[in-house]
Amino acid sequence: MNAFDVLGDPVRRRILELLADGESTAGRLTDVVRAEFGITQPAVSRHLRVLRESGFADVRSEGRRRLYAVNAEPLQEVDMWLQRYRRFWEGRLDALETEIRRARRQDRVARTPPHPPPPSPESAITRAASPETHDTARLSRL
Amino acid sequence: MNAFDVLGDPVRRRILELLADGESTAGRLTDVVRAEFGITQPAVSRHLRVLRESGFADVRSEGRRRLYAVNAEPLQEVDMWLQRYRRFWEGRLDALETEIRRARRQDRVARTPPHPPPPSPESAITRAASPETHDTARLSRL
DNA sequence: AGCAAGTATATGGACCAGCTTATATAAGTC
DNA sequence: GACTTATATAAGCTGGTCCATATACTTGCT
Repeated sequence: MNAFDVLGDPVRRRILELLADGESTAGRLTDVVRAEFGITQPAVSRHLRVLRESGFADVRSEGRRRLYAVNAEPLQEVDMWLQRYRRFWEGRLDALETEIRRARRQDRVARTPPHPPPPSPESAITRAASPETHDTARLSRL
Repeated sequence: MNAFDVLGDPVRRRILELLADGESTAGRLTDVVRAEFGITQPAVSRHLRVLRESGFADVRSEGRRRLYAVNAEPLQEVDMWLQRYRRFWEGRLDALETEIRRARRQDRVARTPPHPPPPSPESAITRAASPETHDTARLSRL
């Protein structure tokens, strides 16, 4: 299964967003997704399996729980694919540079990579049929 | 239709790759895709329509041809979604910085954004069921 | 051992994306 | 106007993805 196919599903994207904040148990992920998408536990388990098998997530067992974590490798591949299009937007390289500065600032605060920083607001791209919040704003804010 | 759904199809990704080198006629795109994927003209036309309607491509007519071009906006959205994962890979920000330097070098050469720079080698991620060329190499080469 | 909690797998059905064949539209050419 | 080239649309088929229901497995508790 291709990386983009995996990311094509809104549930899987949501799970990955949750995992971006650090490890999580299958149970917690299931609860959130159930609440937001109204699907059953087996359905979520299926998605977790896809994420595992496609390399987007790693699991480890701890007692009777299973802890999931992001594996960024496939995401990096996607990132590299996008590389060829970056020159198309904004002030070309300037935006990237500014982005680095912004990220560095944030980095000083976050420091410990994976663990619940304040829950981020819903991403526009995430929800399936959202009213397209279309925040080009975000980039200029960088 | 969600951005990732659009990119989930290998044919559409290939078309976008071709368009990354600049405008192209529907005919040329069709020929390449037909050769590589063995699908018919109407099938390609369908994909072009999806790209149009999802905002990934713009068209303009010129005589009886239709010229397609990338519209990077949705790709930028994808790029922003990936933002939260960038900290997971490599020397964190260092890779990004190096990337800027590399891009600037290349920028001096390219200068005119859209038009046929040497056809890039097949991307690993592009083909549907490729033997996963897995070129992490590319990143370290940046 | 027996039971509950946590999570995964099996099965069967609905729906949808993408394909092919056939055909339409539009613009040039004779 | 008839014909060709370039591209899009229509109709119908098919396989695969995702879901729910039902069930199995594993670990911890008593």
